[in-house]
Amino acid sequence: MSQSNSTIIEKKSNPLTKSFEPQAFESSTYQFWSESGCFDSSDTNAPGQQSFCIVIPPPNVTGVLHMGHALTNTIQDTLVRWRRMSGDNTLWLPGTDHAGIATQTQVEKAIAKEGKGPTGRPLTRHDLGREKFLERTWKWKDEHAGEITNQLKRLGSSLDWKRERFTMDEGCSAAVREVFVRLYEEKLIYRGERIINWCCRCQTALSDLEVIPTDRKGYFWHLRYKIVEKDGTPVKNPDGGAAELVIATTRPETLLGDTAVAVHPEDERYTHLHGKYAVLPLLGRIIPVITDSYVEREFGTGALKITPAHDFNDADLGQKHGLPIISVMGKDGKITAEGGPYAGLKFTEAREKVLADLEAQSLLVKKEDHAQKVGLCQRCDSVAEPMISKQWFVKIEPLAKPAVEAVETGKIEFSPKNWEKTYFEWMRNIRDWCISRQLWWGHQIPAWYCVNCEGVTVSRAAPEKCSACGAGASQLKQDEDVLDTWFSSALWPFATLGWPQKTAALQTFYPTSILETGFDIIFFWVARMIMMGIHFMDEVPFKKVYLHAMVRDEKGEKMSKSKGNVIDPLVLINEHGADPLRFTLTAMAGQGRDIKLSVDRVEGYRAFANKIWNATKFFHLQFEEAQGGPQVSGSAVGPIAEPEGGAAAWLQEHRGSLSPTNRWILSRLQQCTTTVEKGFAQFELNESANALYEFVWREVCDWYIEFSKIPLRQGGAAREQSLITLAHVLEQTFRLMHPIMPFVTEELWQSLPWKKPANTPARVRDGKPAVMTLMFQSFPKAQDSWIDIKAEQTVRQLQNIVEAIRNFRGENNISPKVEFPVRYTTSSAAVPGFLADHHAEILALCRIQSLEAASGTSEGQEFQAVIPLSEPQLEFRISLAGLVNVDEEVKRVKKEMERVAADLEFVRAKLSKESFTAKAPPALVDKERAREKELADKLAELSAGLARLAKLSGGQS
RNA sequence: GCGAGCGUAGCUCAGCGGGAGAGCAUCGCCUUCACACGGCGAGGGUCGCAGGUUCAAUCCCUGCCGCUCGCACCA
Repeated sequence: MSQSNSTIIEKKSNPLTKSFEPQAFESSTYQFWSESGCFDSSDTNAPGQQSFCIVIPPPNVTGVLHMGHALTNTIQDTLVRWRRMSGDNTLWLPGTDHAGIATQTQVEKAIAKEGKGPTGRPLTRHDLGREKFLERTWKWKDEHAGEITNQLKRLGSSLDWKRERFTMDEGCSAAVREVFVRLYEEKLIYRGERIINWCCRCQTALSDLEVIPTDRKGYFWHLRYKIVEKDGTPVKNPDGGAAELVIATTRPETLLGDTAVAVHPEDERYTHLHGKYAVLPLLGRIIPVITDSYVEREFGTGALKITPAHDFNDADLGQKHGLPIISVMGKDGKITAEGGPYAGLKFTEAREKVLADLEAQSLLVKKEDHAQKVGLCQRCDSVAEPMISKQWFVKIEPLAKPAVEAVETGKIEFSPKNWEKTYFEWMRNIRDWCISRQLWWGHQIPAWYCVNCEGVTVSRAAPEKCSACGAGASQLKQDEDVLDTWFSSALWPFATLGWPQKTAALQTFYPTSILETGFDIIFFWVARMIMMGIHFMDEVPFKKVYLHAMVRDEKGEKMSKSKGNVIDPLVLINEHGADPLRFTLTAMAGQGRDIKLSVDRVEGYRAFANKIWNATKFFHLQFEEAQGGPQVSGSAVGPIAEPEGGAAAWLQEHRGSLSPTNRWILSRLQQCTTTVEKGFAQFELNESANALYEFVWREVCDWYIEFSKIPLRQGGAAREQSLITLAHVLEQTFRLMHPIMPFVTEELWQSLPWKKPANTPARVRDGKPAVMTLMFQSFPKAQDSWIDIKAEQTVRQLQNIVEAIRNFRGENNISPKVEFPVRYTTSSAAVPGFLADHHAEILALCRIQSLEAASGTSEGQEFQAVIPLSEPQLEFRISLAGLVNVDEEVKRVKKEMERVAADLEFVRAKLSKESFTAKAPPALVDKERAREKELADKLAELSAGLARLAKLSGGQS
């Protein structure tokens, strides 16, 4: 469906408000972009075009936007907008994650509030049943999914919404089943009974990563074990006493499941116990004393109890020594039948009772304080218990190896690079990945068990018969468990592009260009995407991994709801606009440091948005006046015609006659362009942001616009060239700033005259209409030919002059309204000409009455104040009469002299060292010598001035 | 314990081999025809501590102290 090329999609534009009011235009601007197809990517590149693709780290579908989202999406949007303007076929792919436990928990809470179950307890998902519960959860998802996506839109994210995905949509689900079946067939997925982490509250298995080791205050209980022979005969110590072993433990209740005690083989204290047995307190079980160098002799008593069913390290030791495994703690949080008299007790109750019984039998030696780590469930903060359970696992080593190589060989690069070390560390010591979860919300495991033969059938779709015994479908029951949410996330870069189908999008956009995310999910997500991507696509999923910092509150603490220190990005957007927030995050996104976000900073950048807003308004006032609107300065010449071929071409053509200040700002624009582009390309967005801030505020607004007021008032050709220069500079600046501040730049750009519609290469090829938008304007390229050293030097000198006079005024508290005459002397032949050329600029910016060469010595008496300058080389003279208190001026001169004298002393000290003059680069030595002379001259001039003042002061008093 | 990062102005941060900068906050002058979300000026820092390399160190190296984050088998 192609439309005529002559059609242009335009935005309805409004006159600029008095000041920057983001609420007035942000949402309508987003809507315009969206409706005009500005976010669309094409399945295929236009000839010569490159693709650029980022897949969004999918936020939880029922989540709300927090500062971390705001940061990652601002960074991604900035990169994406930059590449789009640079001509790439750009896809930023949106989507959300079903977030198994998190979402299920939310729905369960909602149900619990709704009513009571048959037993009078709050309703649980079991009261509803799986089918009804999933129905509820889908409904919940449909109701809440819009929130996070709308919030992403509020941020300005240029996501291609037409390609939005969800980890549980049909395509992703098909990809999940495909991957599961293939890995199963390759024997990289297996089902086994192993020790896993179990959350008794969530009632599900967890992966290692989902368990957070947390410091807890605990105790060390020292327990006495009697030592016997295998047949139960007591063993005596060499000294004749009954042999025993004291073991320190933090978890006495687990002794119910002990199947050995261990000592270090070379621990001389315990040599006599080798090959003996211990009597398990309370239960009386006879268990072996084993030796293993794993035991730390210095820690505790140097003896260790082994509970293979409830401790990961004990499980390893148990396997190594062939120990039996006794599960005494159940998934329901209670002691199992194996626990004998303690069966049915909750773990905490069991501990109390075990301790009481030990105490009663005098088997408890002592109790001491001990800081320990307890594994807590990442989602619910309750204790996660290691236990033996039958679960599905991914055999990870064969997948990890190529994933490590991809980073080693540089096929994937991390930035900052030091994260590679973290990645390697984890990947080289990786354990098999437990992927089954005892939840309902998620991808149900595509495995069916045969009632008949207990065989397992793994299949992409519901099987018709048992793969083992051939029994019919009615004999097959699907595994009730679902997969770890991260299992589907691992497929995100290719599943979202249509895999396992061989789609054009997959061809065009895989591997994706950049992955941008937080370092906290390197293991959860990044590593797993790399493994799955390489395995199924034969190609890495992305070439670069950019890891941003953590956003914290202004005190450096992690933002969390419970601490109440959360800064809500939506509140900031409502109050100050998306652009100031984006600019703040970008400016602070330097690498290697946490981002401590302060609202002050956002307000500061809001002022920045307002600044460029008003600079644009200034342009309009001047431009409209030139077009014959209301005359402010009263020097109307004909209207400014639209420059043929655009402002850039016009400037190129009139280059020879451009004023120094116009040449200067065009030169500075190139420097700024270079820095901004470099920052984007090297993932140093803060460099880009800072360069823009400096350029716009310090150079364009503080100096250029002030200079330009003179030719603008002058009218005629001078006005024309300044207006065209200003229009060009603003227009180019909007382009440079647009990736970071999309809304305000679009709004201001729309207001400019002479704008042209633009299109992307793929849209041109597809015959789609051009759009009048900044989004499609080409990103500026720095042009060295516009760099003008001479103009930069000229302006530098003007700035020195203006600053010197302003300093005199400020230090003496002279009101800006008071204009005074200034004289100068110079020994340079060039200076009088320079001052004459820039007479108007100096008078205007210094707000002085006149600037003339001092004539003869009589004026030397009258114009007592002295302001020496070295670049340009001159000395200003100002009469103090009626202007300044002489004593105040004496103070100022003395202060200045002190400063100069200190500098001079330092330079002389440096030059007096032969080591310096001999070994430092000659150019530097010359520079210091020149500086010495400069400072000495300056000091002499100040000194002469002070002498004149002293005479005056003496005469007055 | 191992690994990584950070310690620069009151606060938040840049700089990272030739005598330290910004924003906010503070003080003074100013409603000057783009902007008081503004302009001009000022004050404020032995750049965590101690050594070393260098003609020269906030910047490079080593050690220590402090904060943060990963990883780890200290029961």
